[in-house]
Amino acid sequence: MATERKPRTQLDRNDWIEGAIDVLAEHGIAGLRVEVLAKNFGVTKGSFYWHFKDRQDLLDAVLQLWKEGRLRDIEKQTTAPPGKELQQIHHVIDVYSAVRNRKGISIELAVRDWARHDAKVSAVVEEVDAYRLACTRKLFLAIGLSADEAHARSLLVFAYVFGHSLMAYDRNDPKVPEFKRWIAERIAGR
Amino acid sequence: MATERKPRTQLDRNDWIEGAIDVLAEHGIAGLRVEVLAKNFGVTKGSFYWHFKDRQDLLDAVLQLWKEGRLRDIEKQTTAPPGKELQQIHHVIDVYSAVRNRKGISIELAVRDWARHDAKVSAVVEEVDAYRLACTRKLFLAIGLSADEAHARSLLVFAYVFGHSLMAYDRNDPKVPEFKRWIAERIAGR
DNA sequence: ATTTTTCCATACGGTACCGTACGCGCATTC
DNA sequence: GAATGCGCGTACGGTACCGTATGGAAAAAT
Repeated sequence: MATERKPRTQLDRNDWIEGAIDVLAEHGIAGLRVEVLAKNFGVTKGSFYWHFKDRQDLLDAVLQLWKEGRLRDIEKQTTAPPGKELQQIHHVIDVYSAVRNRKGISIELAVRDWARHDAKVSAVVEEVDAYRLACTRKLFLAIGLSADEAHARSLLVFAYVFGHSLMAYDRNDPKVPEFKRWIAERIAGR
Repeated sequence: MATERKPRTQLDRNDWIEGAIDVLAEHGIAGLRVEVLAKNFGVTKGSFYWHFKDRQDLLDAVLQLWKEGRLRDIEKQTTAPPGKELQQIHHVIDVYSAVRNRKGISIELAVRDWARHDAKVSAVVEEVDAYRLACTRKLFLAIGLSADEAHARSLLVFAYVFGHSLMAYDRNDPKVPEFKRWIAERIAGR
């Protein structure tokens, strides 16, 4: 239902992993069960255990794919032509806290919750965060800030965007865009 | 092990709820199972089902207790004598993002993750957040900011503190306190 | 000193999973 | 066109839960 797919004649390992990420986004790591996932695909777990050694094998693959995707994405989101760095920072803030990015945010939160109960996942999240911070620092440095200030601002950028997706407030308030602009200016401005 | 308690002769409803919150903080809502909880207390679930109708009954009670505690806490953390409001804002930022508050942060994150899969929980979190924002807004208004700016800054305060607890960065960096001070100043200053 | 109530243990049936063993159709290869 | 391996179905045993039924000991009430 939730993750309908074209009735492919065959399923490969990658199909399973991508389907798993969908389930992860919707139901969290605890809801990611092989029998449930198989039912989503319209097959039995007999198929699953042909492609994967066990559930952990799938989880490892999911984590690996997530990590690679995040590293590639942050690389893309933080490359800016000289002179456009400040603009790019605003773009990063906007993208990561955007409402239209619902699924991406769900995955992000699900992985972070997963990390709280699994050291291996926690290490990967730490690695991804470190890279995100490093990339963002470069942008702040490029617009002429000191190393310390670039460091602090990068922390604030991601603490804000992740925290924002955690907050439950009135998203229908017509002034929300205005608030977001004010905050972004406060984080990146001057 | 994790939640050892004095071998009380009797357990009442409240003991179960508080024990449940401990388990919730450590293992999340998915790990909050009645048989596990009973084992933590050194009793069987026969006891549990005397005090509670079913698992949902416990979850409802946990949510209720959490809500009341949070409302009381934010009330306490945002009352300041006239002239001390700015100082109080810094105190709020400090308290909610503090390392020493590990358990409180764990509960906060666990409840928020819980809310992502349960509308009833989501509504309560929304209510608590609204109250937190309202209380913090008062502080910003008291130091002479406009209504809109007080609104935006309150959002930034909580987005930051919750996002901060979600970030995985080098917490051993000796400069972290300096960064946190810089960020707090950026959020509340001027 | 009974009776009643309180609190918990034991035992059970049911469900939703995990992982394995094995079988079977189908496409590819020879 | 027989043999081989791939992709999946079926069936099973095992575990960890949930919730119920029932009994029993100890405390409280009478």
